[in-house]
Amino acid sequence: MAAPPSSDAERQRDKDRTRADILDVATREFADKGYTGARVDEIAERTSTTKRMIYYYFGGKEQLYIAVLEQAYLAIRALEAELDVEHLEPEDAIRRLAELTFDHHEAHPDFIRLVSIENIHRAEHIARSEVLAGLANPALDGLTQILERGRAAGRFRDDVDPLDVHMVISSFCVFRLANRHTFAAIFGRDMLDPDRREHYRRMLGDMLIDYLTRSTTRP
Amino acid sequence: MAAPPSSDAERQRDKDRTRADILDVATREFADKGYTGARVDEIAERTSTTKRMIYYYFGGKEQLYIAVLEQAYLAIRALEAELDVEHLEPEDAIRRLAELTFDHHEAHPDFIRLVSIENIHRAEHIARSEVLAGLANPALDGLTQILERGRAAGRFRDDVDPLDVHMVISSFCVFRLANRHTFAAIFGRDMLDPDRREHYRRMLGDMLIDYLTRSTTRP
DNA sequence: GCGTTAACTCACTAGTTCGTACATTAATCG
DNA sequence: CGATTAATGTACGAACTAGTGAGTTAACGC
Repeated sequence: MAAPPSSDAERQRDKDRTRADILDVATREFADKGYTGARVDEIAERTSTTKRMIYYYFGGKEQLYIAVLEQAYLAIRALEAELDVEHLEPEDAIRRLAELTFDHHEAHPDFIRLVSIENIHRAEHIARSEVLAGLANPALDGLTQILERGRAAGRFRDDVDPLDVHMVISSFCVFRLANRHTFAAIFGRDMLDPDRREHYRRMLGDMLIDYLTRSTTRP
Repeated sequence: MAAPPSSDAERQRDKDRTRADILDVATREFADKGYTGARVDEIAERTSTTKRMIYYYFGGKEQLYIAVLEQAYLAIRALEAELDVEHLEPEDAIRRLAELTFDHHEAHPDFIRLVSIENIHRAEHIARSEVLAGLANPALDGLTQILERGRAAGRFRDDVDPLDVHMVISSFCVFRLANRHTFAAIFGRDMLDPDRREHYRRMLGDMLIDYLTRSTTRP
């Protein structure tokens, strides 16, 4: 039987598949153990290829880690770009945006872990990545528009910065995942308990609306 | 000249001083590099004693790390215990409590880093520590009282859980420190910029008050 | 003074861990 | 088909890293 012509799924040698395989395993390993804790040999072992290929395709542990970060951030940004809240009232749009972040972080714990890990390393790898340094956030544009609409309609206060609102949403959603272990160990409460999920999800939206709709002047 | 009687600062051999020295250096090293990234040899070198003493006093790298965590948490809790807001109106008491956490986290970045690191390790070391597992939080008791007073006076909504409020305060204050590097790398904003400090500090209090004083019923 | 012990020093090792030299095999192309 | 190159596998090594064996010295009670 002759070897099938290229563009075949059964080729024994496949650049893209090997690369993707390594990247996939590495993402789990780095998210699980951290950059320093992750072992190149262990990544290689869980791959269907060998350690030599990691160095062949990525160059080294650090470049592999940067590639993992890039892939993770780009995937997240692609999802955020799908946000469509132009047809919603400002209040509902804010809630929708917050809930998207809430759901999103909950669905991607590995990403949150990678971000925590990268912060421990003072974002030095992000700084070293041409792809990531200064990568724009599409969700932030949507947020800016929502706040503008709400303000124009006289329903939102006029002294809020979109990035500050984004920070509040992120802090709530990130903390819930990133600090769940110490929080549970100290307070005995699992912030990811499904029974409390709706409560938190609604609470975040309530807080944002309460803050945004409160008049600027304050006793 | 006879050797001075004990309880002397110039003794060549001093159990407590050596232990404290190791713990101090280890705290910085673990906070800086993470548990896996920290090197026992490097800790030893920055100490005025030798590596052998680390094993003599603490038993190993992991026990040393746990001792570091215990000391860090106990110091924090001691500070929190000084909180005195009983003489304040509920609104002011909430703001005071939030600002205490805000200031506190900002003043102890190493502690925040240790908490992040411990979460990456899924709080396994806290769980292994008899001192830390289930350590009560005095600030939480204060918070409970404040909320009760505010509710009794008809000024706070009656459906809030103290631990949820604590979570919101923590998430805001922790995020500002723990995620400052990726946040700055992606958005170009330093959340620790002194020029924005007062803004964030006030914003947190505003958000809490807006949420707590909003009536439960909602359109 | 003197023996005992707690505190301390030094040199060493067993096991890891990242990375690479070198050999080999599959795909591709004239 | 034969040669060239891209992709892959094997084996190894240099440097690091947590931990220890065994001896040494200061402090302290008597």
